[in-house]
Amino acid sequence: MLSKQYRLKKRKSFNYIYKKGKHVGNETLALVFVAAKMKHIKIGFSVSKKVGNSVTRHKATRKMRAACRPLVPMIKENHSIIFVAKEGVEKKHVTEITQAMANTLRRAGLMS
RNA sequence: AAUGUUGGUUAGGCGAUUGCACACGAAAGUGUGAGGAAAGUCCGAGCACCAUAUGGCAGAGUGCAAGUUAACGGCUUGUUAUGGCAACAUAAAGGAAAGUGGAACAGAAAAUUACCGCCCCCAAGGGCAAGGUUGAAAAGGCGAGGUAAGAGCUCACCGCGUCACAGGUGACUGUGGCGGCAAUCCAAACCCCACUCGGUGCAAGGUUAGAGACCUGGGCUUAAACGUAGCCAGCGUGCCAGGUCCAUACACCGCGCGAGUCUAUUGGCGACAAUAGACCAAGAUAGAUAAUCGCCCUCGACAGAACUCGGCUUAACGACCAACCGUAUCA
RNA sequence: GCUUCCGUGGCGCAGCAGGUAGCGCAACGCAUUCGUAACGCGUAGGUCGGGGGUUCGAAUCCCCCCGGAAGCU
Repeated sequence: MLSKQYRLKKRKSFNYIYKKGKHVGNETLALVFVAAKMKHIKIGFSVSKKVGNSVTRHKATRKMRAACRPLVPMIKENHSIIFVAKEGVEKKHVTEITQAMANTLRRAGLMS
């Protein structure tokens, strides 16, 4: 779990990022990001109903959170990021998800 | 022994490291952390506010009896009916001589019936409903007597209705007498009868902060309009409605001590109740309970709290326990 | 969190105080035309979302599920 300062919370911000942000994706997940005024990075997770029922969705969210944790200090600041899950995420191992995240972040140019 | 019936329990376990939420703590840290269905939202309550929720109509629900409960449409024990060899299971199970309506096709006729038919008779006219056909359903059934032919017209048995007696808190049951069949089915058709129901939901509601400015239209206090119920009455407020701009809360409380959990005893066939002792056991708000690794086994289904309880319903891999039934074999 | 509505041929819809399930377009065949379209004639296609109940009989009435849509805050 991320500590509170890194979390993306408000519904408005989610909508703003979806509207204004840039998209990068691969088979596992999609990344949406936008530059922000905040000092810290803000990270949010989005898992739609396509992925499964509430148990599988919840599991997918947890795995993504766990996968995200080691990457946090490497990401450039002043950005808001959303990771969007695709189907089958909950079956994959956490290290795979971490690699996928690193891959998208690198392509987005957010790795410092 | 296998099968069956009923009821219940459980819901992978242990350890290490790294994390998350909450509580306590100065800190280090310590403790706790999803379910039997948390689900569907189908019922019933608590709690909160709305007008002290008042009267009538309309509307909705329930419908065998007694009990149980905070309450219920739930549950328990019975009654009756149906199914099963049985253990047992299932049932919205009041009223059709209050009224309205419906019963396709077929059939003479689907409700005060008469086509064929039977009988008396020259005929006219009259008597009859046994037999025939249709249909889901056709005016008690069956046998005997009786008759012109017939008919509960009479009788026995069965069914039905009703009265009395007995048993039972009661639904109802049993026995006996009497009636002589009173006019089919449908009320999960309208309806009648009995009983119950005010509305809205924690995004309720409260705290602090805020509660501002402008424009347009209507009304002028016996009014309009609004006030959370479909209509009327009654009650309350005393300006109302629409639009634009600005600010804001996604803050805090409500929110975890409760019809609470566990154990024991007592009462009751049971649902359940009473008493005593012990315990405090999730409370998030983009929303916690996870990740990685090791070992073991029967190799793990359905599935994730969002104000809280009592039920019902639905989903589902298995494992285990208890009681009972009939059958077969053995003793 | 709560409320309401809808599922009927391939598509869009009727039929719902119970009695043999229809319409338009599309499809197929015939006819017409030099050929195509339109017009005309004909044909096929439905366990009425699923399961149970009431009834002699259910698309229709009642109950429980499944899927979809809309609304309130």
